[in-house]
Amino acid sequence: MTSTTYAVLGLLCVQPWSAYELARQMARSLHFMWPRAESGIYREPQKLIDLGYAAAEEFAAGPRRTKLVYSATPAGRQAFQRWLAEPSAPPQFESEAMVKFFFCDQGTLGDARRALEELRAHAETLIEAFQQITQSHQASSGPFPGRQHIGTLTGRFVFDHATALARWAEWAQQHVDEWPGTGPDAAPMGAKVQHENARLSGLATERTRTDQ
Amino acid sequence: MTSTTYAVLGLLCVQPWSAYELARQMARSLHFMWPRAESGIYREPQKLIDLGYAAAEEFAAGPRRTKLVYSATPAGRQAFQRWLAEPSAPPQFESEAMVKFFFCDQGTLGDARRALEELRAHAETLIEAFQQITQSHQASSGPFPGRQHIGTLTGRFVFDHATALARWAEWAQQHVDEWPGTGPDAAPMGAKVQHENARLSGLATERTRTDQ
DNA sequence: GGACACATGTAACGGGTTACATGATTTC
DNA sequence: GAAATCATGTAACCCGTTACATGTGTCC
Repeated sequence: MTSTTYAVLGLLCVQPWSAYELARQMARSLHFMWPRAESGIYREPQKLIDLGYAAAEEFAAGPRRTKLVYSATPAGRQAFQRWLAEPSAPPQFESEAMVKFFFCDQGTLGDARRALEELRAHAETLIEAFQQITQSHQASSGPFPGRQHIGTLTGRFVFDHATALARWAEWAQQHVDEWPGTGPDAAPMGAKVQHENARLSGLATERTRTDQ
Repeated sequence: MTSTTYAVLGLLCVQPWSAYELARQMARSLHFMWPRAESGIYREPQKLIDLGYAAAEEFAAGPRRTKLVYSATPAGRQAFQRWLAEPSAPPQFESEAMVKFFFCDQGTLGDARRALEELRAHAETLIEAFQQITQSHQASSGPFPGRQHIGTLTGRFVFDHATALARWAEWAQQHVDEWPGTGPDAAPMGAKVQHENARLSGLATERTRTDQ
């Protein structure tokens, strides 16, 4: 049982879904906190059935094709509730563009700007996804009215996270615009931000006062 | 060549390192934007050598053990610069605790609170890591004075990201504290936040004005 | 001189991705 | 009726992880 399997089981605890619907739903909602390729989702329900955590019902999907609709069994619901009480792994963030910016002194100012611009654009895409979903829920009150209180909070998380990303990228761009280059020549320009960081890191202000 | 391999190559473009030092440095700095297990780093330099992007020099590390110190070749630097100019994959965020909160209507109020509390604690840990590094750089001006301007900006990103996380968790906790339970009973409590979200998503204010 | 943390890897397993394949439905 | 899109998967590969193994300084 991986966390991905539990995520699918969680969806099945809400209502029955076909594999395709599960994949879509993962992409639509959980993708922002648990990004996985859609095609990989198709294998999860089978694992759940093997464990007795899900059951499948067969439906016709055209003359030559069947579709399996999965639902959680009582044992599955129990297992999922146990999982909810377990401790979680720390959150992780990964961004290729940030890595490129981290090494931008190996490249040109254009490379640095491009990395930040790309990051900003990606954040903007996230914000648009949030807007899209929020507006559709606004219109129809959403597919799961009984889960509205959760969706609004997690939705806000997506917005906050994306906004923080976009804001940082813009802020960083402003600083890069004042660099003479990407290399050590620009290092002195870091002093001001370093001072701000020291303030944010708390102790520093105390330090300088005590040191004097 | 994966992005991880390029990240290691990036470090080698800054200066030569042994595999252990590479692993430590990845954990210390890049982990916040490209989290990878330390043990996996040991295999990357070999790949770089096979490609002609790195060279190794052997040193003695005790009577019965040798240590290889890797450095980037000119070809490696060229390849890295080409990579810097390539487009990047979108950023990804993943958090088991958020998934648990997303499905919290399947569990108890305690489960929901615990998930948020855990997320907040993880964010706090991130902030402490930022403080640790900032303060050590404040004391010694850092291991790479010529890269200070970059480190301060990426450091700030870690802080911003972690702060957004912690703030959201606290905010969500306040809302959960007012829920009568995790299930549909609490759904009406989502109305206020939904309205706020609609405002954040832009169009909604126009909409209501037009509708009236 | 035993315990413990630091340093340096390797082997194996498995989760996840990319790529592919094929049927059904809609659109023009 | 051709093309494009939606729906439903499967197979294979590979990156990354967990677990292990061993050597080396250090602390008491």
